Amino acid sequence: MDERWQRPRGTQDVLPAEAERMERLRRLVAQVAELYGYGAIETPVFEQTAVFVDGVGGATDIVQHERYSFVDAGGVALTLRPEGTAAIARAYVENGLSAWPKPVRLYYWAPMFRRERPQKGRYRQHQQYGFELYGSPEPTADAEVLLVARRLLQAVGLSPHVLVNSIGCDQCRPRYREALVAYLDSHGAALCGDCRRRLADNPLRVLDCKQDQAVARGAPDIAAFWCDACRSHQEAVVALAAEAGIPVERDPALVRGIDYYSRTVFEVHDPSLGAQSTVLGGGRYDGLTVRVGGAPVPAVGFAGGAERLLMAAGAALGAPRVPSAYVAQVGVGHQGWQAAERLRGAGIPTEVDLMARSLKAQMKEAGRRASVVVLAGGREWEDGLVTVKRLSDGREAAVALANLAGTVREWLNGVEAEHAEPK
RNA sequence: GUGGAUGUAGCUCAGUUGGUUAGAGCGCCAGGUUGUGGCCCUGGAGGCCGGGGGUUCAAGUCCCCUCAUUCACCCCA
Repeated sequence: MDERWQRPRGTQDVLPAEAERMERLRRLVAQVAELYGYGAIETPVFEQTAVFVDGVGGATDIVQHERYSFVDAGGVALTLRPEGTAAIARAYVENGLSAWPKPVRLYYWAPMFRRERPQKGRYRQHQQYGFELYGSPEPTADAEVLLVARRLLQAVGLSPHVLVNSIGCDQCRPRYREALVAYLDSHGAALCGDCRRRLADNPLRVLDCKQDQAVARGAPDIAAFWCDACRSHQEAVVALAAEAGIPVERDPALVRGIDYYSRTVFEVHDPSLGAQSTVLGGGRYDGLTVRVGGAPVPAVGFAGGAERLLMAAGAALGAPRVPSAYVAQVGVGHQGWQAAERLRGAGIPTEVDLMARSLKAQMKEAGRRASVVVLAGGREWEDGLVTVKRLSDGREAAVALANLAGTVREWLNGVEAEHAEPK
């Protein structure tokens, strides 16, 4: 195959069966959003580059190595959205949502772009859904988004196990950072190359390095450095979640690679996803609106990857076949083509032969994609009749054209009932 | 960005120590007579063997490069 016509690396063509599952997930996200009072928000696929550099953080991998950036013909620096939260914070500020009655609940479903090395569950373009809760500093807000996440995961058959941590606030995090760097410096020789680099720009990340487990285990725990406010916040979030029946576990090594987080961070993993096991992740980001030019507003939220959730969901969200009709043309003519449109007019999903195939071939086709076949044309048509046949049991009857839709609907309902019967 | 594995028909895969016209199953199309699917039988279409270069009398088989997929690192959804 000529490589010019291959899709770009890390992108996907989603064919009807999978697109149907994706659409079901999308509707499910919308239902959950509605249940908790979250309103849909849409923002542009690209933003001015500064929104992400300042919002997400200039030292993060997302902006340093993974950006799809370009300068347009007018000389404006633009970037394809790599994640949702920063762009929504920009929209929150720009549209004056800070004047809305608090809290403001928003959700989105949108494609994201990151130039990473693709592997299972990691794509250069992928769909993310996300929930953002603005205006409340209370632990109940953190806990509410956990409830939303749990509801969503349970709906696709997963039982979430939530890892949480608090990375502190502007008051207490610097003290911890200092202590951590001091500790790591003293073990500098034992650190891997990646971690030496991290030491400078994001020392907290050394904690979840896979190679330096020993060093990381001996590191000071941030819990010992939390200020009173951060401590009681974290404890309240964990208690509220546990009270709601959500299995939560504190992971002292959990730190997320985006700069805007404060206090609460959390992740949900699923072992079926392999190395890219994060099915959803989020936390609190009280300082984000300031980063994108607004007044401070407390906020919490999370985002998840649709492709990953679909993978983890396995057979759930599979598309049961909608019972439909197929009209076969008997002999020459367009009677079948006309009868089909009559059925569709009555709201019955109907296909008809467009290949001028033999009746036998049409029947075979019908067997593949429909539950009821209508034979139109020939001698019966002269008498105003068509034959209706149900494929599951071979039941067959000649009916007047005027009664066609009614009969087909009735027989299709019979099919549905059969499928619904537990065996 | 780093390392390993893998690219043969639409799909899943065979292809001997390099050797003539590259195979199977499934799927697809047609037929097994006249207006009836599934099962069965027969036939058919469909492959620059991912792409490029090299070694050789001869390359799907060996070597190099490249593209893609995949697993892991990294990072994250």
